[in-house]
Amino acid sequence: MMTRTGLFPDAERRVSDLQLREFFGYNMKRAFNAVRSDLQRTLQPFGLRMMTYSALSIVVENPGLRPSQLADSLSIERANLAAILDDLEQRKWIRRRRSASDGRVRTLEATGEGREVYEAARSAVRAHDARMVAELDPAQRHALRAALTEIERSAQEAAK
Amino acid sequence: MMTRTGLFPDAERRVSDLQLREFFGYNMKRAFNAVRSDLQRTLQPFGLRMMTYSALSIVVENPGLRPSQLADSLSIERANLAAILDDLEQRKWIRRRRSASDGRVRTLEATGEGREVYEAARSAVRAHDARMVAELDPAQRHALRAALTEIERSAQEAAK
DNA sequence: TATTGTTATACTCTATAACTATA
DNA sequence: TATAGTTATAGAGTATAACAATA
Repeated sequence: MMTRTGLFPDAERRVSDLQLREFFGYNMKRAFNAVRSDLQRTLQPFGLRMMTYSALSIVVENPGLRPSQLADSLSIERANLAAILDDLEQRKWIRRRRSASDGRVRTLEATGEGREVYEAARSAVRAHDARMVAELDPAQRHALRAALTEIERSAQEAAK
Repeated sequence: MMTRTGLFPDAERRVSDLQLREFFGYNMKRAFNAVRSDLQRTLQPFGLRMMTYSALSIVVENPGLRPSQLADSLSIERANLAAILDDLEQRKWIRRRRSASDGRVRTLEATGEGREVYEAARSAVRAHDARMVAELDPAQRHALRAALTEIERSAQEAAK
C-alpha cells in the first residue's frame, strides 16, 4: 500500500536542490555525466572508449608524435596513457616504434585500419555531438565553447 | 643530450588537436576535469568529496527525505548512494531512521554537526565556484548555466 | 509480486610512486 | 643524474545484478 497523505515526515515531497544548483561545478557535472553516457553508447560499437577515441584522434592527426606529447595534449598523466596505447595497439589501430636517435623515445602512428575506425567513429561522434547541442543556436554554441575554454584556463590557473 | 633539429620524424613539434576540439563533449570533459580537481582540493579539508558534499547539501535542505528520493535528485543509482550515506553517517553528519509507517523506508536527516560542516564547506565551495567563473561576465555565466541545463536535458532525452 | 535499501562486482578515469632502459 | 615510458596501486564515480526485509 502506498501512503500519500503528505502529512507524514517521510511522505513523497518535492526535493529541493536549490543550493546545489547555485554552483556551476554541479551543473557541469550533471551535464557532463549525461553527455559522457551518450558518448559511451556512441563509441561502444567501435570498440572505443572516450579516452581511446581521443588518443586515436590525435595520433591520426599527428603521425610520429611521442607518448609524452600525446599525454600533454590530452592533459592526462603519462602513466595513464600506457594502458590506453596498449588497448589501441592490441587492436592493431596504432603502432609504437622505437626512435632511432634516442632509445628511450617511442613514436606513435595509426595503421590504415586505425584511420578507418577513427573516421567511422568520428562520424558517429559528430552525430552524438549534434544531439547534445541540438537545442542551442549557433551563438549559444559559440558562447558555450568559449566559456568552457575560459573555465578550463581558470581552473588550471587555480591549481598553481 | 637533447636533439632539437626539427628534421627527424620524432623531434619536438606542435601537437594538433583540432579534430577533437571540434567536439563539445571533449571541451566539456577538459573543463570539468579541471573544475573537479579544484573542487576536490576545496572539499578535502572538510572530509567531504564531490558526492558526499552533494548528498549532504540535499539532506540539509530536505530533512526527512528518503534515499530513493535523494538518489533521484542527484541522478545517481540507489545502489551507489548507500556508500555515500555510510560515509556521512559514520562521520555522524546524517542519521538514517526507519519509517514508522513503512518498514522498507528510511528517512534521512542531518545532525547539528552535519549542518555546521555543510555550511563551512559551502562557503569554501562558493569561493571555488567564483574562481572557476572569474573570467566570465554575468551574462556569460547566465548563458553557461542555461546551456548546461539544456544539454543535460538533450542528453537524457537521447537516452530514451 | 513489487518496492526499498543494500551488497557485490566490474568498468572508466584519475593521481602518485617507483621501476627500466636509456641518455 | 636525468628523462621516456612503463608498472603497480589506490581513489572516485558509475552501472548492473541480485539479495533481504517489507509491503
